[in-house]
Amino acid sequence: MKRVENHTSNFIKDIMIKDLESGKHDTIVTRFPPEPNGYLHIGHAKSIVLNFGLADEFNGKTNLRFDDTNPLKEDVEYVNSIKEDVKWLGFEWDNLCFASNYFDEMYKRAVLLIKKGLAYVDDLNADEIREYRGTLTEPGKESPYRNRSIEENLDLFERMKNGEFASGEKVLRAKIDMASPNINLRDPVLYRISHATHHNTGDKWCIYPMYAFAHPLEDAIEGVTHSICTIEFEDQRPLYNWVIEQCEMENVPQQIEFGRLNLTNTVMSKRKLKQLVDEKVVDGWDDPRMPTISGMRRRGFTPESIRTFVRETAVSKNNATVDVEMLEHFVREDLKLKAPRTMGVIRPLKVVITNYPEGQIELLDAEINPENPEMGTRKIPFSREIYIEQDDFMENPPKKYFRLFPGNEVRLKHAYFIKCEEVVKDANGKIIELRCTYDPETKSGTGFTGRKVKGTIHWVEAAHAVPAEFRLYEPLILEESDDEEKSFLDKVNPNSLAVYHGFVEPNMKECQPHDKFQFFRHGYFNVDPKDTTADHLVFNRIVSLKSSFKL
RNA sequence: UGGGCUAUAGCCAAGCGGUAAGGCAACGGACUUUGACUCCGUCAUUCGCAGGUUCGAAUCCUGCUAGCCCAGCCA
Repeated sequence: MKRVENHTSNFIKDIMIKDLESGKHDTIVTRFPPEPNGYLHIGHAKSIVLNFGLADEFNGKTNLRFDDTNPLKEDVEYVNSIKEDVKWLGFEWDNLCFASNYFDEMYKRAVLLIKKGLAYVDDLNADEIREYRGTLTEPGKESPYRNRSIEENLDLFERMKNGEFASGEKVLRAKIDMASPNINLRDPVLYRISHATHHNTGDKWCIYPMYAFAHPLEDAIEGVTHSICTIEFEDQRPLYNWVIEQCEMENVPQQIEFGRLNLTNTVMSKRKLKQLVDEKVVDGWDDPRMPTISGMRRRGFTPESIRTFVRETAVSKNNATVDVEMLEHFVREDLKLKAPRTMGVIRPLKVVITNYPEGQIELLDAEINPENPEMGTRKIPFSREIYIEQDDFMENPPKKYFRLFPGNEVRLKHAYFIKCEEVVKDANGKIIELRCTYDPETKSGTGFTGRKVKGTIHWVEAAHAVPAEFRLYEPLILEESDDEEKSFLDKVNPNSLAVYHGFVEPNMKECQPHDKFQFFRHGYFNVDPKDTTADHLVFNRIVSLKSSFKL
């Protein structure tokens, strides 16, 4: 089968093609540079697909590089989860890098800037620096320490490194232009003092480089040719280029910005996702309702479907908010031919087939996936008592209701036609059982054409049914309430999770975590990897089937 | 307000001076042992707005409007 991947063009690919043709580069090197301070989400997947995908297309290389320049916020827990997520998405990095591996080199470059008179040690505190920076409309003022001698700066910076000062006491700043309309150029901080233990370098350092200084150096050190990042870094590009040039880096990477990917009915910022976790609105970073890679994996999304989705949403400079229905479309498409089809009853209603011999059990043949006959067939038991879906019966149905109702006949998938003869209710009037008759002539596979029925419903044989838990998910966030930033927690959908206890076919007993199925007429489900045990099956609904049926 | 970016259908998006691709959604219809799938059809006389240049403008020019980002010793 032919894969039609990577056939689309985008402006970043065009730049790479041009750079290859002009001889500016003879190979493409990219990097995916997460900070290990949180879990990856679908927005990161776009960056991953872009960086790895583009480099692959040109037979280039991609590094996974942890931008670990702020020990206060970072942790190995995150580096491990990020590595797992990148691998799961189907990508292999050429080199595993850490910004912290370059701290020595970065220090040397900072010294070079000082020697060139382009950086200085500032004694102003954080509040003062902010005041001196000016505002969006007013230029900033120069720090009184801006014109220290090179010798003094060199001495002070070395003493900063040696731990002679307290956290926050001094910083190293670039000397650029306090009146620049681009605030990023108003003498940005290059190094701060932070007496913190780093997950990688331990206590070796007490000064840490800022993103604006570190990132361009990391790219240059690794020989990255195209440094792809999101659009909010566009203002940083002049500074990025300044650092590369003034630090006299041999390699000159080009920063290119693309628009972020957002989804409707969810939140994407690390801050908000963390809040959902901390306030126990969800089960954890891997809650199936979360847009995190780990959440989507647990829900049952496939790497293929995520990659296809990201590619199909394309690359532009617009910050896009894509309808989640598009994502759902691509999982359905991926699972359509791969997932076995089976029957599961989520909200059971017992049906007794009164003219079926008591004590008799027969095994019926059922295709595992009619659209993919190679998957073969299975045997399913049938007897006098079965369960059907509560929704598949109505005592007083409206017009165009094709399912069971008193006097109506429907087809039981893979089995027989049954006709509803009697409704049994409890003392409260609740329907607890249906009594039906079946017609032996209508057995599935016999080619019976005597009469037709409008509806086909699914079922599970009662005596051999395996109990199972079903978790149905709805969007985490209700978009409607447009009250500004009405503490997004107020927009959380109280019905984002619904749990039901029903039954599945006996052959499901051995299914394993992450096995995926299509439950007939319900949708695609994933065996929950966390809560499923040997005698308790839990199925997460990945996505429902589309339906044009409405009552 | 200073700077930067963006604007094509409900959503995403091609388009690069020659007369609006595609996908998702939606809506009709055919088929159907999943109200699914599949198939077939419909869905922008108009590209944020207003002027201008041109035989010809979504594409070029001018002005305006709206949205997003930047005033961390976060990334």
